[in-house]
Amino acid sequence: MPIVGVEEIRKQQLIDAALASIAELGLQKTTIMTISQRAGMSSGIISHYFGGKQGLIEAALRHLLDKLGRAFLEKIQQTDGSPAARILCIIEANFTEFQRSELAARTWLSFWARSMHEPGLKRLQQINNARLCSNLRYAFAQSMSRDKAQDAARQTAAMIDGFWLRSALSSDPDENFAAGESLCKTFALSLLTH
Amino acid sequence: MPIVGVEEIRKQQLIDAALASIAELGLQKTTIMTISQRAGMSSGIISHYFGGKQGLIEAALRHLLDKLGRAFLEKIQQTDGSPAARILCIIEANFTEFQRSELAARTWLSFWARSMHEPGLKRLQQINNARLCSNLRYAFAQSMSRDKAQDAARQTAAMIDGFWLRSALSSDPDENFAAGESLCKTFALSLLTH
DNA sequence: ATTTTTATTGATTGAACGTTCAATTAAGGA
DNA sequence: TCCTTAATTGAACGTTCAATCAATAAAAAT
Repeated sequence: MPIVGVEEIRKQQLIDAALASIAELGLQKTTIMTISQRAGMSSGIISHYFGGKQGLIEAALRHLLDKLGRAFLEKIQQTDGSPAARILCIIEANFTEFQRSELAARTWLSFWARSMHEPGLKRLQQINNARLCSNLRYAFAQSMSRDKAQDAARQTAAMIDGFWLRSALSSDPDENFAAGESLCKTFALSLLTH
Repeated sequence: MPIVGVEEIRKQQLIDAALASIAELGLQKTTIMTISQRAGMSSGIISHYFGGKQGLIEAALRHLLDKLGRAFLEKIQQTDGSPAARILCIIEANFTEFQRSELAARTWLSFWARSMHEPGLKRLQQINNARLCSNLRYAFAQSMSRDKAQDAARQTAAMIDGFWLRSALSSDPDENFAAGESLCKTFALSLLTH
C-alpha cells in the first residue's frame, strides 16, 4: 500500500499514536507494538522513520514543546504589552494546552522523570524551562526590581509546575487544573500590586 | 553464611541499596541485579524477602514516606502551636528531608511518575499528599475563613511540589532547594498577614 | 506491459530481565 | 559429632522487547 510522499504524514501519525500510548499506559509500558498498533502500522515502521524507539519519543516531546510555545505566542499577540496581561498569558498558555488533551499532564510527568537520566530529553526540558522563567522574569521586572522579579518568577513557575504535577497525580485532574489556573493567576497578580 | 535473626537488617540493607540505585540510575534502569550488587547479595534474595522486585520498590517508597512523616512530627514538637510556626514546620520538613540525601528529589520524581500507572504506589502517594494538604489547611484555617484556607493550602502545597520538581530537574539542585525553602516560607507568611 | 523506485511488512534474532528452586553453607541444638 | 534448620546462592527458564532485514506490494517511470 505504498503511496509516495507520505513521510511527514506518517511521522505525525506515529507521534500522535506515541502520545496516546504514553498517556494511557505510561512511558514504561509503551512499546513499539503499543505505538504501531495504535497507528495501524507495523512495528518496523518506527525504526524506519525515527531510527528507533528513542528517536520517536524525543520527537513526541519536541512536538509537545512546540505546541506549548505556539500557544503562548498566539495568546500574547491578542493583548496589550502590560505586565499583568503578559503574565496572565503565560499562565493561560501553560494551562490551556493541557485542557485540550486530558491526559497530557501524565505525559509531561513521564517525560520529566525520564529526562533525569537521558540527556536528549533533559536538553529539551531545560530549554522549555528557561523560556518559561525568562518570560515571567521579564514581565515582573517591569513593575519591580530585578531581584524581586527573579524571586517572583521562580515562585510563579514553581506554582505552575506544582499544579501540573498535582493534576497528573490527582484522581480528578480537571478540577485540579481549573483551580490551578485560577490560583496561579490570583497569586501572580497579587505580586504585581504589592 | 547464614546468621539467624537477620531478616530486618537484610530488608533495610536492600531498601537502602534500592534507593541508591534509583537515585543513580532511575527507576527504569534499576534492576534486581543493580540492587543486589549494591547490597552485596545475590539476585534471589529480593524475591525471598519482598516477594519480588515490585514489593521492594513499594517498601522503599513507604520508607521514604515514613521518614518524611517523622521529620514533621519532630519539628512540630519543638515549637508553639501558632499557625505561622506550624506552617514553617511543614515547609521545613518537606525541604530538609531532601538535603539529607542529595538525590532524593530524583527518587521522589521517579516514584511519582510510576505511581500514575501502578495502584500500589498511587495509594501511598495519595496518603502522603492528603496529609500535607490537611496539615496546611488546618494551620491556615486558624487565621482566615475555610474557603481562603483551602486556597492558601493548595497554593502552598503546589509551590512546595513545584520546587521539589524543579530541584529534581535542575542542574543545580542544592541552590534550587535553598531558594525553594526560603521562597515558600515568605509566600506562606504573606498569606497569613494579608 | 515491464521495470524501477518507494513504502511497508512482520517473522526472526539476540539481549535483558524477573522469577524460581534445587543446591549449598553454616549456625544452633541434641 | 551429627542432625536440623534458617539463610543464601546463582544457574536455568520463560517472557518481553527493540532492532533488523529479506520479502512484498503498489505507485511511478519507461
